[in-house]
Amino acid sequence: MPSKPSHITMDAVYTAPGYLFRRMQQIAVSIFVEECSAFDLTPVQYAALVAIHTHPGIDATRLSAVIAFDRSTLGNVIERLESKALIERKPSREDKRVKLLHLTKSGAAVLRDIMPSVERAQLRMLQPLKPADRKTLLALLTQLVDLNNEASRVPLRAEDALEHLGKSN
Amino acid sequence: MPSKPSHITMDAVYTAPGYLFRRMQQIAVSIFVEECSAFDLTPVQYAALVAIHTHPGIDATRLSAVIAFDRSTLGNVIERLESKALIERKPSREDKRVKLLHLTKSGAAVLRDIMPSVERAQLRMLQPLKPADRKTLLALLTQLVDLNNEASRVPLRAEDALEHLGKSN
DNA sequence: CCCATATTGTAAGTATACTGTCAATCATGA
DNA sequence: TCATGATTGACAGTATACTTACAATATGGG
Repeated sequence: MPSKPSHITMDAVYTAPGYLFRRMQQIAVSIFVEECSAFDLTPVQYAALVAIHTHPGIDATRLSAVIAFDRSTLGNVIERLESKALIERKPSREDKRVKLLHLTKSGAAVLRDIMPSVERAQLRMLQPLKPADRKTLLALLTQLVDLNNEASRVPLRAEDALEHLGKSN
Repeated sequence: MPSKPSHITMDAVYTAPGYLFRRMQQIAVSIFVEECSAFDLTPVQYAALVAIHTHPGIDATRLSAVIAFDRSTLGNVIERLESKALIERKPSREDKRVKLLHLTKSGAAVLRDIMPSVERAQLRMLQPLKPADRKTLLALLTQLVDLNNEASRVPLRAEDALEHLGKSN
């Protein structure tokens, strides 16, 4: 319970949940990029591809709610995916502000082919733990992320994804 | 066990450890920044301050090993801390390549004053879980980060911090 | 119908987080 | 000692991740 700098040790950092989350995120990205190096896709780009595949014709704002990425961040991600010809952006006829997102044939192919590598990466992240501990960690993390949803600047709004279906294209 | 895009659902993202780690990291940063807004310090800058306080006269390369931040990233962090007059950079007399890092009086004061806010932030991150679950999660995370240390691009090398003491200043 | 308000995409600015590369410097072995 | 290789800090380039601001467009109430 250090309260003066004179008493601070590195444990004040090493044992802090925030530090462990940051460290684990670094490690997870590193493993993902390594396993998926053949596809030149980052974790964020992969998640965006999955969401666009699952919700064809979604717009950028709704996409940001579905994967909980910041709208501004997502703009750049979409640009890169478009420049790699993995997705297409078409203006909506109903709302001139909106651009609808679709996978290209190439994008769908990449998504199909990358899956085994992604699975391998996800397994590797938890590999060092005993199987029972992996389940425990995942369960607690899922619970914590869900309960802390509103604490983040960009809360996950999975249900937002369905709205564009009602209004159709 | 989806292997074709046609079978992919958003759960392929939501239940992946990598996604949960990213999400939790987003949330943790958000909570930290909110609790510590009065001090205008990011989590990374806080960790650097603690490490420089704990290892006065450390150089940037060793600092990067002690907090597991990339050397290039750390260069910018150090610049910002210096421009806020929280740390000082002095050339070493023994090795003309090296610049030694020290807290300023102002830096030490900020570090002392921010501690309660940091503690609050760390508590808030785990708040939604039952106390027993918090302990379990922290224990598993600590274990996993440690066992995956070498998988990250910038492994933690806590012991590196001691080297500069032997060679003194 | 028109005005206030909200939404959408975009852009600029800051801060991590990594990849390279480079020059200056240091340390070592032949 | 001197040439080789390693280390240090700096820089450029890419990719998240956030902030605020803004113009174009939509929507709703009066």
